[in-house]
Amino acid sequence: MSADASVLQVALPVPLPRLFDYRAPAGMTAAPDLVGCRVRVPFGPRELVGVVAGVGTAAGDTPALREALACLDDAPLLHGELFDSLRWLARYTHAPLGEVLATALPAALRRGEPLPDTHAWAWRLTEAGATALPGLRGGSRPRRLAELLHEAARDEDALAGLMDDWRGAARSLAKRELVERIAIPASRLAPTPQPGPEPNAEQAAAIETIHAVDGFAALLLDGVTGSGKTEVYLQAIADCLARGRQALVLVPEIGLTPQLLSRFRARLGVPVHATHSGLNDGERARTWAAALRGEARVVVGTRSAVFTPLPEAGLIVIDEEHDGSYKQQDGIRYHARDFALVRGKALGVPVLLGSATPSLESLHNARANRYAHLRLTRRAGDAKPPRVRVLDVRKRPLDAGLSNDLLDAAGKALDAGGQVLVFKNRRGYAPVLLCHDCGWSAQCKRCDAPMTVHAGGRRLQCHHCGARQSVPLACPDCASLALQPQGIGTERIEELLAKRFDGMPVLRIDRGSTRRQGALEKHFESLGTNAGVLVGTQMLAKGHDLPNLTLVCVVGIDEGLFSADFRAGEKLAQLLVQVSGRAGRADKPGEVLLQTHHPDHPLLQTLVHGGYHAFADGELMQREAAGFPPFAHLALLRAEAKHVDAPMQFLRAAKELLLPFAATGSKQEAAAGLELHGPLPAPMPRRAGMHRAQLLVSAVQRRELHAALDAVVPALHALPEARKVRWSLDVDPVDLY
DNA sequence: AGCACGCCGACT
DNA sequence: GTCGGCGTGCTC
Repeated sequence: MSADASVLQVALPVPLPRLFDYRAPAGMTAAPDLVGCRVRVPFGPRELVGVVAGVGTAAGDTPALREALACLDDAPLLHGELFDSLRWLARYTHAPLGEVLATALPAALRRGEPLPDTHAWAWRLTEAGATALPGLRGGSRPRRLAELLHEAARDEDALAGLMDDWRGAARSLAKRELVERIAIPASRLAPTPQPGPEPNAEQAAAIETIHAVDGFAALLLDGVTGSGKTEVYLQAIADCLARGRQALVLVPEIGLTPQLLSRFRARLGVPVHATHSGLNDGERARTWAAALRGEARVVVGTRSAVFTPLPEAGLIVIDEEHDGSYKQQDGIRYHARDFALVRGKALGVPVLLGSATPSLESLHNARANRYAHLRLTRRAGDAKPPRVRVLDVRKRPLDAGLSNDLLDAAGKALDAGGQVLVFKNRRGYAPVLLCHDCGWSAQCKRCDAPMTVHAGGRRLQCHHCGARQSVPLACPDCASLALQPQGIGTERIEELLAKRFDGMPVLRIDRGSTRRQGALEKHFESLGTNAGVLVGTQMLAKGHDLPNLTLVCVVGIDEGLFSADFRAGEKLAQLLVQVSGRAGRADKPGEVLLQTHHPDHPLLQTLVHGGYHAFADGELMQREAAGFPPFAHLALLRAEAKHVDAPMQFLRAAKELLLPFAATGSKQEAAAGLELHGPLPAPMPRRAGMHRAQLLVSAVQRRELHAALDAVVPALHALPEARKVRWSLDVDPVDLY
C-alpha cells in the first residue's frame, strides 16, 4: 500500500476534536462520492458507526491505517445544505463534528441501520386470485376484498376506508397466494387545502409580507395571545406547499398537541409528519427518510426536528420562539431557533418566528431591522384582554400560600360555572421539611439542595437527582417529633382547594401527576367545560385550549422578582403574559390575579400598566448597561467530578489558556477582548454526587469570543486536568447554572 | 465516551 | 488464593 493513498476522514461519535483516517472498505476506493455516507469502522477494541466527512491523502509517515469495515449507504445520507449547516454547528458549538452528527441523526441511523423504506403499501389480486374470485363464498370478507382489488389495486389507507377487518381477509387470501402486497411510491399528490377563516387586516398584512419574501428573511410574528398566529402559519405553509416546497414547523415540547396536528391536517390537505417524543426510533427514522426523499411535505416537531433534511425547502416556522425548550441542555448544547435561522439562510427560505412574548434577542434583532417585525395586536372576535389585578398580600393571612381575596375570587368564578387556574412554580407538597425544635432540614445526600416533601407529607424527594425516601418519624439530629413541611407546593394547594371547594373537581397538572404521554390531554378532557380548578406548574402556561377558563391566579412569583439570573425577569414576564393569555374568550372576559408581597416592583408595574413591550424596552436598556446578551455574547465552561477540587483545577488551567485573549484594564481595550468571570463553584456546588464549577466568558464581539475559543478548545482537550473531570462548553448559555 | 490494562481490599 | 474497585491511557 503506497503511503499517499487516499483515505477516508471519518467523523466518529467520540468527544475528541478531530476526524479519524481509515482506508476505504475492501473493494472500494476513498473517492469523494463517499463523503456523507456512513461507515462502520474499528475503533480501538470496538466498532463504531461514523460519517465520512472528507477524503484526503494520508501523510507519508502515518502508521498503518486501519480499514473501514463497510460502507452503509449507497448514496450520501448527509450532503448539501444540511451537511454544511451541521459543519457550521460543530464550529459554532466548538464540538467534535462526530458528536454533532450523532445528535442530528435519528437513533436508528446513528446505530447503522439502513435508511428505512418510506413506501406506502398496496394490495392487488394475483392471476390465481382473478381466476379463483368467482369461487369465493359470496358475501364473505375475502370475497368482498377480492372484488375491491379486482377493480383496482388499492393502498392500505384506501382499503381501511372501504371495509373493516380487511387485514384479516388479506392475510387469508395472501396465504393462498390469491392477493399480494406491493410497495408503491409515497404519494406526491397536489395539496388540497381547505379554506380557513377570512384573515383580519393585520393577519392579511403579515401573510402578504411573508408571501412577498424572495429567498432568506427572518420575520418576527409578534402577536398577542389569541390574535391568530397559527392562522398566519397555516396560510404561509399553504402558500409554500402551493409553490411545491417543503415546510418545517418547530413547536415547544408542550406545544405539539393532537389538537394542533389535527388542525394542520384538516387545513393543509397533505400528510403532516410529526416527530414527537412518543415516536419510536423506527418511526423517527422513517420521517427523516421521507423528508430526505422529498415525500414529507410538512414536518412538525420539537427541538430535534430542526435536523430534518429539506431538499425542497420553502419555509421554516418556529412557534413560541422564546420557549426555553428549544435550547438543548446536555450533550451538544444547540439552540434550535438559532440553528433554524442558520439553515433558513443557507436554504434561502424565509424563517417565521412567532410569539406573544418574543425573546429579547429576537426583539433586539427586529429593532435593528435584521428581522421584519409583523405585529398582531387584536384578539380574534375582538375579545377583550383579561383584566390583570396585582393582589397585595402583605400582612394578610395565607392558607397554603393563598390569600382570602384569591380564594373568594376563585369561589365566585366557580359559582358562575367557570374554570379557575392556580399557577404555582413549585411541585410537591412543600419544598422543605424543617425541625421546629432544632432547625434541622432534610437535605439530599448527593446534592446541595433540600428534599421536597411529597405525597401529602409522607415522602421526601430530591428534584435534582431523583432520590426518594420516606419522611423520618423524628428529627435525626434532636429526635424531636416536631417535623414541619415548610413552604408551599402544588400538592398542598391542591389539598387546600379540594377541601375548600368540596365537590368541585380539582386537577393537579405537574411533572408528578402528568408523566405519561397524553396524560395532560386526558386530564383536560376529563374536566371538559365543567366548573373546576386546575392547579399546576409551567406545564399549564400553554397547550390545551380552555374555553371556559375565567380566572387565572399566579402565586409565588416573588422568588422570580429577585433572582440572581439575569434572564429571570424576562422568563417571569413571559410566563405571566402567557399564563394570563389563557384567561377569557370572546364572550367571557377573563381575570388574572397576581399575588405578591411586592406589588410596587417595577417589573410588575411595567408589565401590568405598559404591557410586555414596555417591559422589554426597559429590560433591554438594563441588559445594555450591564453588558449582558443580546449586547454581549457568552460562553460557559462547566466542569464536574467526583473529586472536590478537580473541577476548579481544570477551570483554573482553562482560564490560564484564555488569559491571553482577555481584555486589559485600559478603557479602550476593554471593548475588545474577553471578560473572564470565575472560575466559581456552580450555584448548586454538588449535584447527584458530583462537584461542579464553572467559568463564564463574555465578549462584546462574537467574532472575538469564537476566535479565542477556536484557539483554546483543542488545548482544553489536551489539558492533564481535563482527564479528571467531565467538562462541557455551552455557547450562548440560557441558564448560567 | 468506552474499554483495557493494572494494581490493592473482602469474599466464594 | 480470586473477584472487583476505579485511576490512567488510548482510540486513525
